[in-house]
Amino acid sequence: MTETAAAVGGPSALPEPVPGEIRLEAVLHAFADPVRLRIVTELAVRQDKMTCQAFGLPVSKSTGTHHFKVLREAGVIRQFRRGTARMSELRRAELDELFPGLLDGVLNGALAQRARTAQCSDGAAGQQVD
Amino acid sequence: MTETAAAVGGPSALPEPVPGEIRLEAVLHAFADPVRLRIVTELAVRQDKMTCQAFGLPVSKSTGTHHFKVLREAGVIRQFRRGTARMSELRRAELDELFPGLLDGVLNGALAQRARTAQCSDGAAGQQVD
DNA sequence: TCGATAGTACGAGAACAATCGTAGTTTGAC
DNA sequence: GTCAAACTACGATTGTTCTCGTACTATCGA
Repeated sequence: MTETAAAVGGPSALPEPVPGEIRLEAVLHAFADPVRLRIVTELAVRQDKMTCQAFGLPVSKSTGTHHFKVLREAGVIRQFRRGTARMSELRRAELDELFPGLLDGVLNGALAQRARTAQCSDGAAGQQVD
Repeated sequence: MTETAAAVGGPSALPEPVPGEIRLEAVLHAFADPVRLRIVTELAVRQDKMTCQAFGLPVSKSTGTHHFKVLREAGVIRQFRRGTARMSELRRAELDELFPGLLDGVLNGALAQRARTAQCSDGAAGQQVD
């Protein structure tokens, strides 16, 4: 509430909450959408920054922008510009510090659910589930 | 998808999803509301069933009913009648089995946030924060 | 400078969610 | 049977969120 954290993380970084401003409810809400959960799990398994379009999301560009913004404003990801692209990365360290075990719990849960779904409706090709 | 789980858990139990129907997104969405998060943390710390009004929620009765229903339909709690009261309990075992570490992560996160908030705006009495 | 690429801003529509009040149901006690 | 207690169901309202398309901006390469 005291600082709105405009320019954290460097010159080309987008506005994001400082750790003290990150609210659990907002983080959980950010996780609760299928598109955003997919973004988060993807970022976690790759353990690296990614451009927005590298996710191949099943929504329009502007809807994608919206979801990245929700994640960023909740404090889940950090975004900054690199050339013409917008890079996103998980704020893993901050989240782990604020809410120990939360991110791992969600990620494990997502992977477990994915595994169950794949196993259930299996049969053939490598589907992308969820 | 195959069974809708109408009468699971006994004769006076209310409809709830069977474990296979519980979706991570729905669970996270259920956690993402302050009122519901409070219900869940309360159930977890008491480690026992509770009546609806024992929570002392800051909303009307009908709104309370709504939130309990969201939690129940997401698979987070189980409800059954006892006399004129409605008892609620956490489906901890099922959740832990489906999403290992998720519930603990959320609960620890909630307690951590509560502790930070209390510490921040401290001063005197035992406030209930959040 | 021009064009392509990658993304944002804005406005709008539809769907969903939180809240309430009122009325109804169910149960236990008398 | 009657009454109170504890909830639920329903409808209305208000606000939020998801989605899109179109138009715009910023960066890079030729």
